[in-house]
Amino acid sequence: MAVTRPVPHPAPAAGAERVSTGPVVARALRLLEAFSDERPTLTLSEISRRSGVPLSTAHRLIAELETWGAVERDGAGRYQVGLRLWEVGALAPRGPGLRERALPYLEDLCAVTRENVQLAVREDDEIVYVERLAGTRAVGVHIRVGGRWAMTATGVGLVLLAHAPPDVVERVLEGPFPRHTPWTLTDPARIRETLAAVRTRGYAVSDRQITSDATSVAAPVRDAAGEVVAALSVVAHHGSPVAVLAPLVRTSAGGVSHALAAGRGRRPPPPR
Amino acid sequence: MAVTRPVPHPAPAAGAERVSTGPVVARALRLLEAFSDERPTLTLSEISRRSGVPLSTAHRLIAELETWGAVERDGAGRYQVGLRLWEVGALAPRGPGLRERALPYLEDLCAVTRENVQLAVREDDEIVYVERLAGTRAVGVHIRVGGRWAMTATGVGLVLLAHAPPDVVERVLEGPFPRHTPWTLTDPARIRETLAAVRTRGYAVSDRQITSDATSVAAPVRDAAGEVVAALSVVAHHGSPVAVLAPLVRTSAGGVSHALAAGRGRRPPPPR
DNA sequence: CGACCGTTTCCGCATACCGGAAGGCCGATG
DNA sequence: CATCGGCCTTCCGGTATGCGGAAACGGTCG
Repeated sequence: MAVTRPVPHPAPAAGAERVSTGPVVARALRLLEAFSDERPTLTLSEISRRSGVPLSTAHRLIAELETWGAVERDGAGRYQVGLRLWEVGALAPRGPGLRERALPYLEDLCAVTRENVQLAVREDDEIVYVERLAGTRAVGVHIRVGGRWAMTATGVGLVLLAHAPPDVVERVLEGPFPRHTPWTLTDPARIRETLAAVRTRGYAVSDRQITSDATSVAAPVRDAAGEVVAALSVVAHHGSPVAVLAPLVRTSAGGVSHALAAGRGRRPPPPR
Repeated sequence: MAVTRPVPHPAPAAGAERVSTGPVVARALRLLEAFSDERPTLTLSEISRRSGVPLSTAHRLIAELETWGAVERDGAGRYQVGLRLWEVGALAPRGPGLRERALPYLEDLCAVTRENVQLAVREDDEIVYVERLAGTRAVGVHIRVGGRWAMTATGVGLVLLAHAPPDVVERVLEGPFPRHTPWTLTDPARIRETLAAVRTRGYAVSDRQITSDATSVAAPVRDAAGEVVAALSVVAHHGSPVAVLAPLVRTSAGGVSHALAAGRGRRPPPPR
């Protein structure tokens, strides 16, 4: 309850001179970034502080966002992300679009294994969960749809990293590696070997990397061009038979891949 | 609102025109509006044409949106709504937030009735579907999560209209009423009576308004302050026992209302 | 090859953005 | 009752920043 979050992560003020204000649009988008899962509603002043945009400027920009419906006010006058923005966000092909096509396969996999099943994509140097289904016999996992995670810590992350462009791999292998258990991989050389293995075997195993009692098995999802665009995984109790799970996960991932390749004809005739 | 028809290329203008271009942010948001369910990916030129923003301007603004992640490009270089925008949209309290709290009750209602169940909110003079569950014995309904509908045509729409501010009611009762079947209501006076009945009975019945074989029964969802913030409905075959469905729908809506009232403690302590 | 269509860059002009300051409106505090 | 602090809103002179036609660039088709 009385959670005293000592400075969440405002990280605004450069502290010194504000020489260039930067493009307006970028600032408006920064205002939207002020909202988060823990703080879904904010006052104008809070938005201003969190985004580092002067109050009067934030006031003007927020008013424009509100006119369009990107933000709206609740009964108390506090601001929150607007329904309109959700509607537009629901058009993202890599989000709901991907989810919709993959869902039947995820459900089958979930029904067969009775474990948690998840679908994720890469965004910059992190992964974003697009969907998650809870299995009846599942381990407790605390991921949120729309949530982000480090690439090295999860099965889906390893798959996506194994097929990411070289510059992404290098950046990730430099950065710090979040450690959650005694078994967490933190040696770049070892990770590099793991990635190679993922590519040759066609699936990844992440054993006790986040919690000490869970193992995840993940496989790549490809688009019509053969590019890896997503990853799908099952999280099971540590000690579960990987030899059994891997083929199941790979088969499901293949099913999603085929669904993506097949569903391309939805586009109306050319421009006009 | 100043709609200044930009006129694509010809601009021989005498030079005396003081055409207001309008705020930048508004224009950037208009670019996002160019995307739709039928056209989830667009070229820059298409975006420019659809939004009425000159090409070079659209180019500059889209570049800013892309930098932030509001839009992204697929393999062919076409633009699409970005994952980042989806992430932020997922924070909308009236969208996913409401959905999450309501889901258990919707599932129960769906399991008991085996019919389609839906949850919707009002946005301006229309309703937006926030969630939809398919029942095993259900009539075919063609609504999409995130989709919009007229308020007069659906059960949820009648409920939300019955509890909407007067100015909304007046606007809606003026406007044209989309007619889908011979039974569609189009007389303002009749609709006004219907709305009064909805308020006194606590539920709405929309009989064969969209398709000739379906009847929907809807009830209001209220927040902690007692305000109607959403509506919940069941769509059944025409002729189904309303007397049986209505109490079920009202009970479920009441459950969601209580869940909303109870779940208010999630807010961290005030600002600081 | 040339016509067509889409994308990208350039640059001078003035529009519309900027943000400190001041005023108003609570609610809490002494 | 007076005072204070926090938040929201409005105002306005100065100029950063957005504007968009034009032209160069690159691909595809007939």
